[in-house]
Amino acid sequence: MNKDKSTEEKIKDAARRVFTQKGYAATRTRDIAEASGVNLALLNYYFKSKENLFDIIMLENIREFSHSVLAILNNRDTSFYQKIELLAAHYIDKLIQNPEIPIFLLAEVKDNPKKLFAALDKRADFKNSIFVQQWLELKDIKKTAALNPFHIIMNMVSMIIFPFIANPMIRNRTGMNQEQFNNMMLERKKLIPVWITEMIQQK
Amino acid sequence: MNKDKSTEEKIKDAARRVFTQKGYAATRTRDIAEASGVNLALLNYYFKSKENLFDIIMLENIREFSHSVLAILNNRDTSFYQKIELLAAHYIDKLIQNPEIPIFLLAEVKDNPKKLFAALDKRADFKNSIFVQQWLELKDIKKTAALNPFHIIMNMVSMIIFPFIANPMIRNRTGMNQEQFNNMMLERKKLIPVWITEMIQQK
DNA sequence: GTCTATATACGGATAGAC
DNA sequence: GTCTATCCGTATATAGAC
Repeated sequence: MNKDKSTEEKIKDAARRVFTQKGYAATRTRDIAEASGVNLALLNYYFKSKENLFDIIMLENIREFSHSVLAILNNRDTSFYQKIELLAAHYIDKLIQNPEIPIFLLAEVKDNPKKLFAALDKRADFKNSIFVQQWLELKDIKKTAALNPFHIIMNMVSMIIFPFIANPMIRNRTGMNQEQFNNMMLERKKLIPVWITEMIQQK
Repeated sequence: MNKDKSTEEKIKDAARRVFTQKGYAATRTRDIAEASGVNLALLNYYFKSKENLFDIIMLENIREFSHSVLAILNNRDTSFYQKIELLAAHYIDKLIQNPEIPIFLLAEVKDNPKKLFAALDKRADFKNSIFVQQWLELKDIKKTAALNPFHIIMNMVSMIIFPFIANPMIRNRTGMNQEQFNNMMLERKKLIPVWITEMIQQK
């Protein structure tokens, strides 16, 4: 399986894992070489430098992330409320598989936002998404400051992603094990859309 | 002002700033020496090693954090709903002052949760807090799964902290500047308690 | 306690053989 | 394309003078 991958792919796969786990600064090119089973010199042969390899990985991460949000936010075939359910379900499932992505991504983006976002799809601007369009067409929304759709998106994203970022601290404080944590997140797959819906509906 | 601080304090202050901003691995002891205006050799004289200095800083960070939550959660003189308002207001104000703390703390904790939490106050267990006690005494709570107070705390903490962690990404995607971001968070000081209250109240 | 100078190790990168 | 050997800058840590 891994055997017939090109050397270049093997390096990228290992780099993705190691960078994600340890962050850029703490990762040694030697770690990546070992993890990929490839000779150290080949990293520079294929990718020129550690930084360049990192940039490639990060760009893919960000593109993939952005792309999958857009696919949901800009789907004309789903309703506003369906989108909320889809976002919660999709991301929680994804994050249970790859729990280290958010903290890695956000920590590294902090150091160099410009470089990393430079190549990002302009359409990723959520203000022009179908989701926001549908929001504006909704009849049952509140007439309070909470009406700002930005807050609602912010709340949803926060409630989905933050627990994964705080996972080690949560587990330490509550004594949960990883399985219990995941079950808690699966519970939230159903709860978050309910909470969000309550926030926006007129009463 | 800074002049009459002891050399040891000057180093710690600078270390706190530099570590918080760059993370452990990316921080060079030279950076701390420069930032504190202290000779490089003195770092090892006072703190033995970079790692030891880091551990001291982190422990203080975690203790301080834990202590300030507890002070609110375990106050007998405030009601349940007041605590929610106090938590939101207190943390948002604090995070506007020190926006880099959460991502730094969570990123580093991830690498070594055991060491860092070892010395933490056992009472920090929120399950035994007055806050949860007051929750259980509430009459107007929902009879749904959302009743689990853990989810409610999780939501509140998420909605407060996550925006700061995602700040660079949010600003990049929305075009907000830092002042607009802070105003948005000040808005949330009032909104979050409202949202949380709605989540838990029987309808 | 504070400094200069330096030992020592590590990590990224490359030269050059195969 | 892949390997071994190595260069070289950099970073932590310490020795030793003041």
